[in-house]
Amino acid sequence: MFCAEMKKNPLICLYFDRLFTHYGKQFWWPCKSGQNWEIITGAILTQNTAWTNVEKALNNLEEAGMNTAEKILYCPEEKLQELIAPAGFFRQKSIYLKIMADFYLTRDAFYKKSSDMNSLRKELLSLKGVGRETADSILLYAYNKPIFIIDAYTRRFASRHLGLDEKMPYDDMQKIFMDNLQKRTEIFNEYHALIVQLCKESCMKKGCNKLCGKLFQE
DNA sequence: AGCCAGGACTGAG
DNA sequence: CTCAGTCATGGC
Repeated sequence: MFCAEMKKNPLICLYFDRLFTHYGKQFWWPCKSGQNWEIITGAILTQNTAWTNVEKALNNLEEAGMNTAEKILYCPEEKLQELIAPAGFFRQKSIYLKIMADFYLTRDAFYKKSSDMNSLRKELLSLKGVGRETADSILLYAYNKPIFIIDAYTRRFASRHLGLDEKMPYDDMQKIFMDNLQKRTEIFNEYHALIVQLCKESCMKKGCNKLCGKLFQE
């Protein structure tokens, strides 16, 4: 009971409201085709990579007609690497995309109907190239499952404005956010997108430690 | 020029 | 489990 009270962090809800009021709806995940496979592809390509570079790679795939899991699976390795090169780490990511394509072709139909978020998460995490953040991005934005994503931006936000340890284990920080919010896909979707938007502001960049102005005053 | 970007894997200790 | 090294491109 005592611990349950201590876990309450009213700032998490408060700051969501302020961010949403300030920035408005973000319409995530950015996806030109509206296809789930494009979202999944983007989730892998954006690993430690600027989104502008991911867009170049996604455009290359689209223009080459390599915009389905089948096409990726049978695309020559060398050609695939060439198409996704702008997103960086193209040798490993080409392998990860093929592994993901195989998963998608064999398991997507089942999980589209299943409500078992935990087993989907475990299966995603078993794939080479899929860590917790990528798995949760796919769960939330491709499968509309109610899960909160922890990324570098979220850690920075949590550290500067919520008083949390930036290096805290992934699952621990995820639990804190989820315990303090309504467990709704729309909330988790919007909150993550808003944090990313916030972190594009100059005062949230890596080298700058001064707090942003009015949004986070008590 | 150098730092950073919507991470994950591997091997060492 | 924690940590450094590795992977690669493009913008600022």
